[in-house]
Amino acid sequence: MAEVLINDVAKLAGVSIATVSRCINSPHQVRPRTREKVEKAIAATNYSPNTLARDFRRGKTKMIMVVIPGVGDPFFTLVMKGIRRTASSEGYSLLIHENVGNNINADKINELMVSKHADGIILLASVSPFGTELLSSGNDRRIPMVIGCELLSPELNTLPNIHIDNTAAAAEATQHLIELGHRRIAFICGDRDSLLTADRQAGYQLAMQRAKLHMFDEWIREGGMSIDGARRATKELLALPNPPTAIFCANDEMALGCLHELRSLNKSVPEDISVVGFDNTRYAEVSSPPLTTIHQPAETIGERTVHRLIDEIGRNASEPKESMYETVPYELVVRQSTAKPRGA
Amino acid sequence: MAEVLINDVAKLAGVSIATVSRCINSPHQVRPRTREKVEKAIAATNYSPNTLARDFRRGKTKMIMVVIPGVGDPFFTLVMKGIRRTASSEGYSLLIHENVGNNINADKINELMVSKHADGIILLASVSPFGTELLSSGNDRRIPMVIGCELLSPELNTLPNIHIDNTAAAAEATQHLIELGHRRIAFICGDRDSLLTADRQAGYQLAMQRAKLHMFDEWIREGGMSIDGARRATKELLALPNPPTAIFCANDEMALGCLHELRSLNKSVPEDISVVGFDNTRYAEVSSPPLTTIHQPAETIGERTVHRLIDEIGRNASEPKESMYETVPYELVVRQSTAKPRGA
DNA sequence: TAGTATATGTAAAAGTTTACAATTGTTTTT
DNA sequence: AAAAACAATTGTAAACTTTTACATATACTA
Repeated sequence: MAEVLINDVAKLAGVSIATVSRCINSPHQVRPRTREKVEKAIAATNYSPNTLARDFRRGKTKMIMVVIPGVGDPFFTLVMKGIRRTASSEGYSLLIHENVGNNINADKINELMVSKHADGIILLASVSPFGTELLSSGNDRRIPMVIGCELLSPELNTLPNIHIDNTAAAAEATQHLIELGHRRIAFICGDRDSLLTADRQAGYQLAMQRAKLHMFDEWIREGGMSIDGARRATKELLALPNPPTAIFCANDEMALGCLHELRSLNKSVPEDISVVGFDNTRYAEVSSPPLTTIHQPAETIGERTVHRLIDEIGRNASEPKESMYETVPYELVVRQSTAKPRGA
Repeated sequence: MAEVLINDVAKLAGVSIATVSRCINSPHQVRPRTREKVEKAIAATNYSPNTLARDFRRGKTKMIMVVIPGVGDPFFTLVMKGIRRTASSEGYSLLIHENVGNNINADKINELMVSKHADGIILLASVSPFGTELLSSGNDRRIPMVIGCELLSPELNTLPNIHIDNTAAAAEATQHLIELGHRRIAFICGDRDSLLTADRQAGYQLAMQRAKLHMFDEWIREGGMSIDGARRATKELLALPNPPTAIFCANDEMALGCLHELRSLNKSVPEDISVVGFDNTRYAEVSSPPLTTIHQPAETIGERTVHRLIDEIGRNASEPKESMYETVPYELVVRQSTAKPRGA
């Protein structure tokens, strides 16, 4: 049986295609008696509108594309939860695009052009200033876009974003270790060129400087935001002649890897070494020991990005933009992975 | 500046829109000299085709929709990795739809009708027979579909699927515990109506029966595939007058929750209680203790589902289907969460 | 019955691809 | 070297399916 079109329904119901269309899209406009006929015909033919044609005609898809670095990351999973809930209640579907590389750049743009299928884009992935420029300004066709979790340098950033103050949060986490009496504190960052963790690194350095603690270059190591990367980094840190007594990881995922590596090295946490994570994912609580970490209101961030994006979609290109930056609160959560250093 | 259309490019380049279209879609068909002119015009106008119009016209979107239960689940994340890699190399984009409820049913169908935007669907989510019927046969418009990880009862299942033998795997895991000397073995299942874990439960029961071990009803508890659900289930199991000496969880996620709850209850694993998971996600290795679990070739499953789906998309409705079921191998991975029971 | 409000129909429009026709360029034949 | 035959390139116009502005027809009110 061939594809059933609106035409077939119209014929069967003995009305025009316009009426069928109205029955589907604004039923109140059509007389109950007619509506019934049409609905019967729709049921009989098992018709459902071609959404591709509909969206093409309307110029809207009611879809939001989310660009995310690693669908598996438990933190972004939480953000996604907020995004999904909000999008759904606002009548939007989600198109998820995993950005495997580190940056959105010119090469990715074609890929993203799938976005004609989307009314707007939420970028949770790490964004290069280069890419942003191209995406936002250069293009004649304004693609509504919002950045989540990350703050670009203001002079480059023309996009709204929702985020915590990563620098302040990282400083607070570091400060927590300092207050416990730690002096030799290491930092495991994400990728070197990731803006997301650069801010956290800045916070680490800020706290260290404020406390007048010396930082050795080899205390800052790259963990690539992954369990395995962090294990490698931890092994290297522990191999130093004078290893740190505390390790601050730029996310929980890496803290988990750190914890595991320390266990393999027969170090106990927090007795021998303290570990701090970042994000407060659900694994932070069930790890052993449970992780001291920075809690981000992930779901809220997700929710806000969607609302902000919907504003952006509705906004006429000529209207003024609302305030660009929205900061949400974070919180240091102290659990059992941190304690005073030995002999302090 | 208004949206730039193919027309604008054509005018600027002094050719017809057909030529511009060909430059983009089959460049070899157009004379190099002309092509250059057109490419210059495209660059000058910053034109990019409206994919919505294109896909509508073509009747193909080169998108695959993946229905997944919980984007955060580490196992499905691995499957997604295989899906993404394969889809990408075959020129497909991914549309991810999280199916929060437990089953795809009639109500979800409208939601899924977004699928006109997709050339086919991969179902990793738990599927109700009811939903399947509606999706596959009743509809005049055949939607290419493949099921991953799950096997429906054959008489209802008209869809191809890729999966391990869940029953045999679960039996092997249970058998492992039995061989260690355990007699009182509990099972934490997913949702009661989940087909995915029903097979695993059958395997557990099979192994117990083969060993002539008695199973008490209260040894089978619902953990909802989540960390928290498993913690609750574990607490209940340990509160029994004669608690089990081993717990088999239907996935690693629940095993993690189980492990954590046992720690809170001051039980050591594996000395006091053995724990087995299922899936072999990356957290299985770094948990403490590392988990004995069933390894599923998750990426391979993802890869195969995509290939199978692409076959299905290309297949003419009249052509005969290829074999429906594809079974991939699993493997029991023994780590440190299982040991002989005390005094055995 | 006229006047108004409501319901329906007609036809254009959305932006691209592509079958087919027309043109240009190239080779072969005389 | 010119004509004929053929191949390669380009253009014209239809098609894809729906929504919706506008026009027309019907039902309702005074």
